[in-house]
Amino acid sequence: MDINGQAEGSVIEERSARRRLPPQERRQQIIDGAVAFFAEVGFDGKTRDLAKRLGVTQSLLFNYFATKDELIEAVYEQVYLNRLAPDWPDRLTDRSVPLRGRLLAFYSEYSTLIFQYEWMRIFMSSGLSGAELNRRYLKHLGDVILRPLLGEIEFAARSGEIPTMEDIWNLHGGIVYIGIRQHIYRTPCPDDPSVAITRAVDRFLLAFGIDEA
Amino acid sequence: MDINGQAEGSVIEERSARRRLPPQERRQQIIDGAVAFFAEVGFDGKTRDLAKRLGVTQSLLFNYFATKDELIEAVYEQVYLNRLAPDWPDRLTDRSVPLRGRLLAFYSEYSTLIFQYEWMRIFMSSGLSGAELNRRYLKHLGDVILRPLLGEIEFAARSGEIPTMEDIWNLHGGIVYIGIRQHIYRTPCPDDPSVAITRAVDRFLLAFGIDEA
DNA sequence: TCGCTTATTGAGCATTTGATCAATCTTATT
DNA sequence: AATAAGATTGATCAAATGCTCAATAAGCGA
Repeated sequence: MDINGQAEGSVIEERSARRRLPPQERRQQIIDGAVAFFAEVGFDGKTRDLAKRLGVTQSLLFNYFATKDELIEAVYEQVYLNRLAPDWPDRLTDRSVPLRGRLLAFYSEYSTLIFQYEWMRIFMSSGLSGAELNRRYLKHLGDVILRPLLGEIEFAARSGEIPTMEDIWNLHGGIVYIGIRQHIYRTPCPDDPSVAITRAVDRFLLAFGIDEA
Repeated sequence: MDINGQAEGSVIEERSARRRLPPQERRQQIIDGAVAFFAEVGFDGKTRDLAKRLGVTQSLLFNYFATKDELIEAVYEQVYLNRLAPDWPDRLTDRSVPLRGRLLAFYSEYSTLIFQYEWMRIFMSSGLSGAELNRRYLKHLGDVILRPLLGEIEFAARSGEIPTMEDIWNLHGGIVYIGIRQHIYRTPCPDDPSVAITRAVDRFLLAFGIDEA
């Protein structure tokens, strides 16, 4: 968001005026810049380009991160942090609320969280390069969100169809694919994915005889 | 498949025996190797590593491709070529066959075509790096497969729901996501995706009152 | 078997790139 | 205003990397 104060004192502050920041602050600034940078160009982006974008020397980066890999690790942490709200498992299994409402609320919040340029692209890049954090995230998602969701669908099901984990992944994948089209493939997409999501959820529930619409 | 003849005459042919191939053949061998190589490590893979894997000098690559980018273009062509069978549009709109059968036949063939390591990873890599070929492919897919499919669903629909293009993309995305989990994220997946696909298609048809199951 | 064409090699060039470190300059403190 | 601490820089290194080219030798025809 804020790459630099940019204007402080004089209206036109000659750029590249050496600016001294508290280490913690500078570190965070570098991480934020690195997230945006690597999201855009991939993890093979050059440290010199990142430094230039930050308005800082390349050597400065190595004062805060011993190696480029260490910086990338920090980027991972920053991006993966808090991507799964801890209260979702509870809210998804709160049977005092209709299942459809729970599902729509979850995917409404989740999609605004993940349908973002930085997340989508860094998640995909790290997945491609085999980052362990990626599989950990997906396992976690499966364990604390999708598996309980399967239980809820089973519980609410009125038709003979018994849902499977693959069915849940299919629902999830169909929704996530919107974000992939938008930020990875950069293909024309609806500005507001919520109607597509709602319809997907309703189709899914209908198949198991759950129609609260 | 065949990196080298490997055994010809003597049982143990000392490797790195200089082997002279017809240019066309060598070129194809390089392309095939490059597809596998770049699929695995991404397009920032080094030409020296690729050459080593081919059992050939790095400089040889530049006798067949002026630049690395040109080699990558050849990889694109090789991978994207014939990924969409030209008879699918016709078969998908052949109303003498039940829609469900057409859909299942299409996704059965299509999934075996695209749920492959090389395709999935190169398609995703090229998408991330903004390759034009990627968007072209998706536009083509939308135009010649998914759009006609929308027409077929509309025609067969028995419920009040009117399908939209986004609904079709959702069906498609949910299915493709299986391949993404398998080859990009390397997450546990069903060996045979056909049951998941069948169930997804059936849920979709059911939502529009099309149940021929 | 000899000779010729040309596929292939190996050495090497110019940049790029991650990483280092002593010198410099900003800023808080006195 | 003077001082000290340490954040930041600029020059630089070594390795990696895309690419070139003269030299080499594999395989075909005579």
